[in-house]
Amino acid sequence: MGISSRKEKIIEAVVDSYINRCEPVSSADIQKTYLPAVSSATIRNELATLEDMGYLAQPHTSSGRVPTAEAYRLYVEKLMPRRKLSRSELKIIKRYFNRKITELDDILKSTAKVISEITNLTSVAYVQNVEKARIENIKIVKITDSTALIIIVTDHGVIKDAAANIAQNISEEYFTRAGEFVTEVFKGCSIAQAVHSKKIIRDTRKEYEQIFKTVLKILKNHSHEEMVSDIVLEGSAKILEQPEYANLQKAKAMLELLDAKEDLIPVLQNSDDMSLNILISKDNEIKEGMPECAIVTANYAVNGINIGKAGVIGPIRMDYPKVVSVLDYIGKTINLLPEPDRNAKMYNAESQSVEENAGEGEIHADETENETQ
Amino acid sequence: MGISSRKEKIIEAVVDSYINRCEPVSSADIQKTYLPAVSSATIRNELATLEDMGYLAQPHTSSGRVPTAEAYRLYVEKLMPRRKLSRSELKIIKRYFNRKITELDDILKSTAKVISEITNLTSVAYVQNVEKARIENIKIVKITDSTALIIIVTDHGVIKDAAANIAQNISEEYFTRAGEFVTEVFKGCSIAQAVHSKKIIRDTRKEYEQIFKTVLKILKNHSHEEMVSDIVLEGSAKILEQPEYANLQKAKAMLELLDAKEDLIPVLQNSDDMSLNILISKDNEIKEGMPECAIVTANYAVNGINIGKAGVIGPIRMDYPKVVSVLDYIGKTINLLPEPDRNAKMYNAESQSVEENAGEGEIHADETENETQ
DNA sequence: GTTAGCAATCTAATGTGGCGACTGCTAGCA
DNA sequence: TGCTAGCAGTCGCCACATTAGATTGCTAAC
Repeated sequence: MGISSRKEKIIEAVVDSYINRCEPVSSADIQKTYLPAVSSATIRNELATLEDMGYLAQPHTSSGRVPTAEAYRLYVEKLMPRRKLSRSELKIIKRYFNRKITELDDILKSTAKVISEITNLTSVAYVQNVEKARIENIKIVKITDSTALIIIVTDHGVIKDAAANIAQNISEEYFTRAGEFVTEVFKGCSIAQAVHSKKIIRDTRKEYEQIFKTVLKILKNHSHEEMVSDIVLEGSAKILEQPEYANLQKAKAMLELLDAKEDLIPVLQNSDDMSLNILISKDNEIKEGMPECAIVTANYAVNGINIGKAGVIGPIRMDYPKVVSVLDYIGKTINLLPEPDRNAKMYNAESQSVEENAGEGEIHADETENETQ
Repeated sequence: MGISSRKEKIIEAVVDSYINRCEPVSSADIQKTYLPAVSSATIRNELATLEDMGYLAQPHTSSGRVPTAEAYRLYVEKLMPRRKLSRSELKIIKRYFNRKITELDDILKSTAKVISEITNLTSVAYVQNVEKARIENIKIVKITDSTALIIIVTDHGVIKDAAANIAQNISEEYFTRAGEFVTEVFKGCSIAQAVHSKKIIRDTRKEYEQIFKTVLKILKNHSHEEMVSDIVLEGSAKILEQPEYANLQKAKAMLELLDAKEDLIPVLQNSDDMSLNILISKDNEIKEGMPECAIVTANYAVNGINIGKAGVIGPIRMDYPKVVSVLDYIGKTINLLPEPDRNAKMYNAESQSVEENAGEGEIHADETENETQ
């Protein structure tokens, strides 16, 4: 059944009003603000029809209408106005991204923070899985008498590394050769392939078997959703500002969802690869025990290379036009950032040329740390 | 003014009862459960005195007494009974720590999780700052044409590393020599010292100046509280289970505190170096805007080496005997764990001997990853 | 110093009435 | 056929009063 233009206008009016005021919308409200040309009685008739059609609901007989999830879906797909960011909002975004950002990790956090600040919602950001990265080079370096570092370089510019205890008295050359050997074995494989290929070591190379297994183990651990720590939430407390979570029960359900942030990863990954993704979910629809909520995410890229997703999570009644415009604008901002040293993600390292005769340019370097026994 | 033994018993009774039921305690309650030998009228007299002394308070005239922070302090210092863990609690702890734990990071998370699960409170765990670690060795490895990895080994077994972009056409030997040079400069310094020493490069070594600066920058970033990511919270949602945060205002204040978890680090660090630390704080006492709460932490060590702190954060009315016994037991458990590869903290790497002719023993290795351009 | 008894105090729960906000319906109009 | 004005009916919400129950402080006696 088609929806007349006036019905659409009314749905838009109900959603818009409800988003802003979080109160059931009456026919008089709609007439006053959105449709002065027709009478409230006419609107009442339309409202009754739209309720039958499943777009609206009534908390009780003598109250106004509230939108159903269906209405929100129609709204975001078709009716929603495109909104420009205000000066102050642009200012906030600039404040976050104008300072020197050189680490992916930093982008992740800044993005989450700024989204949360502007939208006043809980935000989520995470770094894309790198299973598909192809291995280019593996180096093994002896760093103490009893420890070696394994460095795996991939075409995503990804380095995976692990320190492993070693027996004493192994020469540096042994590790150099071992590195060349495993490089030879894995070169060109994606991480996923490497893990599943069940490569076998020829007898002649048995001496590297332990190293080989160790490297494989590293890759395996990385090919999973091991990367829990790479999802960042900001502003969990803001959930409580939303009237729908004034009820402690619901607030708790929501906070528990946020607490188990790892569990959000599959949900986020499920979303299409479109630049923008809006998920509106009723109770338990996505996952058992998952409260009614909406998740809006966008894919982010730097210089065209996809680095991850970021967005907001909140009540279904959220200011979609604002959220979408914020995510959109931030996406563009990020894409124009100077490309961060992608080592940064793990090493927290910063791009920096180390040249033999470099000028007085700034030197930035960050790092992760690592304790070894 | 001394406190009679009966007064102490009454304080203990009030705190104990209030901890369990979160309701003002009446004289009759105390008589029934804790002091059947004396009448409620006598207890009422004592209660009035204790209120004058500042240990108890009355929400309103016709209600029972609640403990003040002072009463809690006396309770935890002197009155509190030592509690044994129940079977099921021990079981939970064992479940968490019996599986193969080899990463510091993993310990951190497991500890936080198990504490939160047993105490039903929000837990916090973080890894100790390593400013005092002494530098032993610095290695620089060229890993791609345009990237080098800087590895800093300290006596804490700490390795700090950073990837830095480099100019093309620099030989591997150059980096080896540069590594030897900076090792020579920094060897034996603590990280804090290295950062503040303002070492100067002699003209003859000018060629390493950029590398030198980069290393210094790495150390500097590490000497601060840069290590935000190393604090872990578990069970934030559990805050809402506590009746004192049934009030949305208070719940929000608390959640905002947890949201800004970096700000908790100084608070945790301020605590003494005693194995157990109980901090009971009234509104704004520690920090502006910080809600009334209690923080109980314990220092954790593996094989006698301090690795960090963990504990709970919650309302002042918390089950201290239980919390203390849990923290205590977990401390012992952790100390007996097979020593994890301390690289693990950053590399997520696992202890593993890589021997030329190793047996069929398990091989475990974990890693962090690192993207490079 | 302790206790029984009792009035006083205050909260929390329950009930009541009225107000106001909407709707749905009906009847009339273009 | 579609729109509108008018109005009765429904329901939530708020303020207020009332009641029941819990607990204390005080007094007087032991």
